[in-house]
Amino acid sequence: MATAIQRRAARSGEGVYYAIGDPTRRRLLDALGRGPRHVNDLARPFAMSRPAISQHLRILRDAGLVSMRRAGRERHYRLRAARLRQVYDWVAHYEKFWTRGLKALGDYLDRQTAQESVSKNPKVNERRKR
Amino acid sequence: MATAIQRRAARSGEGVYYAIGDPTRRRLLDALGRGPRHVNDLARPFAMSRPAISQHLRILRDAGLVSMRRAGRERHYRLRAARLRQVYDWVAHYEKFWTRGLKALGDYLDRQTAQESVSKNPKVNERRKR
DNA sequence: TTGACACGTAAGCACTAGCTTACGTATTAT
DNA sequence: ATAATACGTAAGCTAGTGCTTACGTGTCAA
Repeated sequence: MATAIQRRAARSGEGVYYAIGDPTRRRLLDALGRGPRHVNDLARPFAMSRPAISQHLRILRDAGLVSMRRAGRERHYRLRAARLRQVYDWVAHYEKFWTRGLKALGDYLDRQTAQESVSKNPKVNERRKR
Repeated sequence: MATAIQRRAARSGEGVYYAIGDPTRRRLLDALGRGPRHVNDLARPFAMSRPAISQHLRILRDAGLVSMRRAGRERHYRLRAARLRQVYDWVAHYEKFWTRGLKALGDYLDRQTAQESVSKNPKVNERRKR
């Protein structure tokens, strides 16, 4: 019933985290961080069709991360970084974990036991290997 | 060919952004921010099966955001916030856009023209509505 | 006015995400 | 020993993602 685009738009709210989850969209934001750009400008560095970029831009718009202004037949996109603030605020409250040395000791203490379990489960990987 | 889990693991690298893209996983990290927890503890507040939580934890482990230590029949998860630093660094360099007032003026100047285009395209929505 | 340009959207595709249930394994309790 | 606990993984499902090509609309250029 709903189109793909509507469903994507419906994710707004959660939208910012979703939007920055994609590397292409992060690169778009980075590009816009250096000033407003129009679509062809934005699309040029990507090994991807222009419509694909349009779709990414749509998602960024829905997330409120960029705004668009029509200028003749071009559309100028501009960064709206304010929405990134919620992400900043969220990660910032973890900052203490890498700046404060307090925690670091505890971290170190079980690093040797925990080490082998960070992202590897040899038994399983072995079995899956074939 | 590859299992779902291997495919997920393969996203590592990109992994941190992907991992924090899911609200459940962010809540898990928030919970772990208040100290190590074992799985049932972590799963309790969620309206979701425990295996689902295990899968989320697996993704967090693959992203290097948490570590796990076996303690008898329980598994203790601990936050590894260091990996969040790359996210922090990325968003932090947008901080100037909402703290510096310089840009704010320019933003304001085309806010009235841009406003209508932030996340709504009435013409299209109209058409899709039926 | 006709054509080229700069887009955005639609449709359709292969793949991925996130969930569930079913099940297996290691550890503790009885 | 047997049963219960605390997990992790597998399989399978639905819905969402991200891409492509095809096409439509509005604007500028000749």
